[in-house]
Amino acid sequence: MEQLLTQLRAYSDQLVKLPEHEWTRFAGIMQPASFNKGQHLLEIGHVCDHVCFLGTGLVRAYRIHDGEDLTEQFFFEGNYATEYESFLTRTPSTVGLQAMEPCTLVRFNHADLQGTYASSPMAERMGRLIAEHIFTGSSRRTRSLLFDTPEQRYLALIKERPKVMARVPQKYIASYLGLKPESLSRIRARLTRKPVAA
Amino acid sequence: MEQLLTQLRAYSDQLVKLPEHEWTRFAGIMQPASFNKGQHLLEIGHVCDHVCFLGTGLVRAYRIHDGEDLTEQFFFEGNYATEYESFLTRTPSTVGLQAMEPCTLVRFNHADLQGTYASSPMAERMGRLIAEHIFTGSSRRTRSLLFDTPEQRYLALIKERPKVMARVPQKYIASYLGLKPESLSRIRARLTRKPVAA
DNA sequence: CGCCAGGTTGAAGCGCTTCAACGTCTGTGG
DNA sequence: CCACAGACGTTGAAGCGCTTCAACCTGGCG
Repeated sequence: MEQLLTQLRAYSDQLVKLPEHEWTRFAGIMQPASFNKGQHLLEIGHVCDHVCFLGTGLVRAYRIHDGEDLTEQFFFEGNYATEYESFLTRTPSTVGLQAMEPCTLVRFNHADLQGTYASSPMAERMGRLIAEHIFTGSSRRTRSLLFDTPEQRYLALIKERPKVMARVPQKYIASYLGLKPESLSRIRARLTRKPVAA
Repeated sequence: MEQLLTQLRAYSDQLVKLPEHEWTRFAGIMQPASFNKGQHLLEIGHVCDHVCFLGTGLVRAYRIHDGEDLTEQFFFEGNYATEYESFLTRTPSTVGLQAMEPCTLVRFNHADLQGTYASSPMAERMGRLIAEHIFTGSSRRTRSLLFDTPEQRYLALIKERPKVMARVPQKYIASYLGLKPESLSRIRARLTRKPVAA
């Protein structure tokens, strides 16, 4: 828990240096939690009522589409993991959050967070910066899906998010890249035969 | 300009009811501007220094990819139009913003806006809500690109953004949907032959 | 009238998908 | 300790849809 607070403090300080009393208030609404591998942080159909900051572990966001389990995103330790859309709009999530490794984390529930926003201008700013940050991430993702080939996306993933390749089974990565597992396998085979051509 | 202020007020009030003095300050940093059809609000390679609220007109965001002009987004009157990523990160934009119709708008430049955030907690909140809002939009877009077929995306566009079909030449819509113009044409032909099957 | 951009249509090609079979590794139970 | 089931990844063959390249049509505009 000490460790976890330190991580979160480091993350937050990058965005906004909260005055000590605001940090204390912010820390006051944290709820520690932990999940075993395979457990759900959020079930599909529930309204996402928490934002989670991961101290350790790995979480995937997935949906069921035409009966298929498709992975939409991966969240690693040292980052926030949440279904932000459901959290913001207060509507049932079409996405589930599942621990792929044992996770330790702290959660902030929606009501507490809104209260903090209301009473702390710096927290409000932090919220804005986080929203802006995840927007730029989402925006890059959209761009990559529109303009890059699956092979380019795979190569970019290796370069930019090596942890994913290292810690996630391939079948989950495939749908994250917008592919079937067989296709990802073939792309990998193609690349090892002809390493860095082009 | 009266009209434009009213529109912006309506838009803003949906998010946050600014106290009168904060609204006045906010209004004070607005810079009216207008662009002819074809003119650029933002050139590729420049840092986006403004957020624009469109009173009238239509703007597209595009990029040049392998020598091809690809459209990434459309912005209509009554909404903000900007290259938010460049605006936020203060890095040169890989995207250009071009008026597709004559546009009247008000702009907020980056420094002024940061100043407003610093001095007005409600403005800060408005910034957060806007960032959250465009994130959920981007998130839905990503989802659609990952999980829907081009035909499904086209049908969704007709239903959810009919203005796009009504006012934008098809070739721009094609790249917005992640297609070549010929493919969009064929999808349309397919659908008119077999109207709403499935 | 004739040019040109935008849209449509045709034919061939390529890449991802589908369905299926096979290999490998791991964990479980005999 | 070995045997086997099951999950995961790989590989093969056939299919389909988008792309590519090209020709053609139409409507707008000088």
